[in-house]
Amino acid sequence: MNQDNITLLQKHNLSVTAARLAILWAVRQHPHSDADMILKQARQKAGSLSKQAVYDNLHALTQKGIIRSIQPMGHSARYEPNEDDNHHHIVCRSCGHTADIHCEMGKAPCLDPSHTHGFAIDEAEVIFWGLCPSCQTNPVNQSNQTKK
Amino acid sequence: MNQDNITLLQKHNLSVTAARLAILWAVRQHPHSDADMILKQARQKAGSLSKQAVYDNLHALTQKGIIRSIQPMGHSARYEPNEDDNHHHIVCRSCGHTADIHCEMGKAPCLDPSHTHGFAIDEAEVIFWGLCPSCQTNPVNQSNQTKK
DNA sequence: ATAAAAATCTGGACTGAGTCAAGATTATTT
DNA sequence: AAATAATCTTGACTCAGTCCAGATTTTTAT
Repeated sequence: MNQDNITLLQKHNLSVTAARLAILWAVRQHPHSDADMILKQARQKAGSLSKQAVYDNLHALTQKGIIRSIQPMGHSARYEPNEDDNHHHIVCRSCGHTADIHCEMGKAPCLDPSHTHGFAIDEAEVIFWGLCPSCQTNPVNQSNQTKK
Repeated sequence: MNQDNITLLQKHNLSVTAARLAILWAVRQHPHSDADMILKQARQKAGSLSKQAVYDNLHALTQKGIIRSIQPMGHSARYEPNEDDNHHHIVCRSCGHTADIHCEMGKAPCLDPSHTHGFAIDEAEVIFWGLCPSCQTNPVNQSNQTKK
């Protein structure tokens, strides 16, 4: 329901706009879609919507932890609701199709995932994110992310 | 030495060219550099070198497994020698600086990495790569990679 | 060693994802 | 209801990477 999204946005100190509701709806509708697909979907819900608004909101929602983004090598960024359930992703080398991989929590973290969706897996790519020593004390050189 | 690289290329059925030797050298010199930095480095070694040759060769070398590439969200692709030692990467959210994380093999795969280079880690991103069910039987829809 | 065939390289135009910026519109606060 | 703050629109722009066609270099066959 829409009321859920409204209170969700308010809880995070984000003003409630048609654009935001439509984008949230679109991300839930088709998880793993890219900005362009979200634009198209959300436009139908919202009537009109600019490319920029989509990017602005995807960033805002990501920053608040409401949605999550991944960017598989060679593809544009994909977005999904942030369920905080420690799942990972599997991406098809051939067509780029993306699915979720769930871990069995508590167990050794999943390089032998519990359900592969029929994919033939050949590589597990792991990237850790954080702050390097110099940026911990002096996070000046912001080149991305937390831009505003 | 150069002879090593020459035989390495021959072993993989790649013709030995000045461009390739210079690019290999550059990747070894500064692992985790992007195409543009490799272009600049390799140009110094090779005299002249086109952007396209860099991309062509980075792809060829990657395909043969001689080098490896990663593409952290929001950054251009980075290249490194493929040492086949099952290491992963850590990327600074603030400045993009990238370092290697080595696993202790045989142990539960490393979401608690052995040496963090002083990074403050806040997320482990895992992407599995492979072929989806439909592309296993019919890998027609090549949108990337093995383009030629 | 040499010619023919195959692979690679060059340069320049182009694509597509994403960003910038300034003015207009919409939400929120008072 | 007015003032302020946040968001949205439009359009130009950047940057990584690709496409293409002709020129050059490397390899293979003689």
